[in-house]
Amino acid sequence: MDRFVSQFTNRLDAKGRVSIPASFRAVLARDGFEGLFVHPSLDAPAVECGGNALLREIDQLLALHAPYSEERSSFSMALFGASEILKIDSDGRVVLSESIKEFAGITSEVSFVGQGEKFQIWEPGRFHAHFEEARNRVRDLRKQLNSLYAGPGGPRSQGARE
Amino acid sequence: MDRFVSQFTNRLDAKGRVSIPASFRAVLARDGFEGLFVHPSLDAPAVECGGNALLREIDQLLALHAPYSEERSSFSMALFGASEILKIDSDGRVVLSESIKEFAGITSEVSFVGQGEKFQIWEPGRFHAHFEEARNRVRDLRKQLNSLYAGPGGPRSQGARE
DNA sequence: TATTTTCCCATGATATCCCATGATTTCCCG
DNA sequence: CGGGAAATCATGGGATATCATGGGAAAATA
Repeated sequence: MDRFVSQFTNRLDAKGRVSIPASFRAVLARDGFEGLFVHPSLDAPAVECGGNALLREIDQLLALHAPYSEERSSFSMALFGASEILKIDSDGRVVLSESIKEFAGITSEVSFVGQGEKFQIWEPGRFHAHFEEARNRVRDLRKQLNSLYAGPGGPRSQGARE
Repeated sequence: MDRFVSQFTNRLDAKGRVSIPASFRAVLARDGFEGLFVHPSLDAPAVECGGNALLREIDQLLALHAPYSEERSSFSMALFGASEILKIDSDGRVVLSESIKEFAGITSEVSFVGQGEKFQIWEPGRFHAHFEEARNRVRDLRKQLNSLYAGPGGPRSQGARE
């Protein structure tokens, strides 16, 4: 498999180390990146993690803006300046920096959440809250979709709209 | 890794020396440039630092303007004229010149900020302010981008509604 | 000669390496 | 199908290496 899927929660040890889930390590190994590339999420108290695939994503985001433009340097500052490359030790563990832990509110446990090309790390409590919220949102969106859809015969005239 | 990433703050010692973060030194070593090429930023109270990769970037910027044009010589003057090559001692430290320290407002501590191809040095207080601003800006820009995107079918006309 | 610059070594704190352990899980062979 | 051996995995801890920083002395500069 070459995607990050599922979620795991591991403990931080006394030295601040935490094991990356084995299945995630397998994806990283295939990706070929040395270490773990991480940066704080722009829209949640979580940290985005990955390898070359994530780096490519950032490059694409940067490429949207002209070189030397103010937007470009803002992105560069906010993304590269806030990123880190964590070393993965021989047992598959990383040490989370203080700034990462503070940003995500992590103290003793870490949740790893697969996101396909990348994964996120969360403080477990915050993650569960966020997860429930996402679930509810999806439910609502599906309801809206269903009410728009009217089957193979094409949209029905009447109740199709809100 | 061959990019400057993350941020570090180190102290100037009594002799005006400051350690370049080890991970940045590793990138510089790979780049192959002897010493550290620096020049004041064109739009912030910061100093741009790097090696051959940074020089290449400057060449590209100059190439945007016609040879012997006034703009070109202005850029060339502003960039190369104000640039320096700092020596890196055997412990990975540099001595910042007076003009650099004055330009950036540096007194006792220096923040090193990764920007991919290059890195910047800042007075820590100024940097934090600038960083927060960049982050907010990026958040706003991203919101604008997201509202333009409407899925594989292309942008929806108008009433896409919340 | 006086002052600054460069080289080299010392040190404490932190990060990294390497091995151990117990709990599952997977595998294999009867 | 079933049960025991082997492999995998998260976690823990001691030993070692790396890093930022400080300072002395040689070398260069004025």
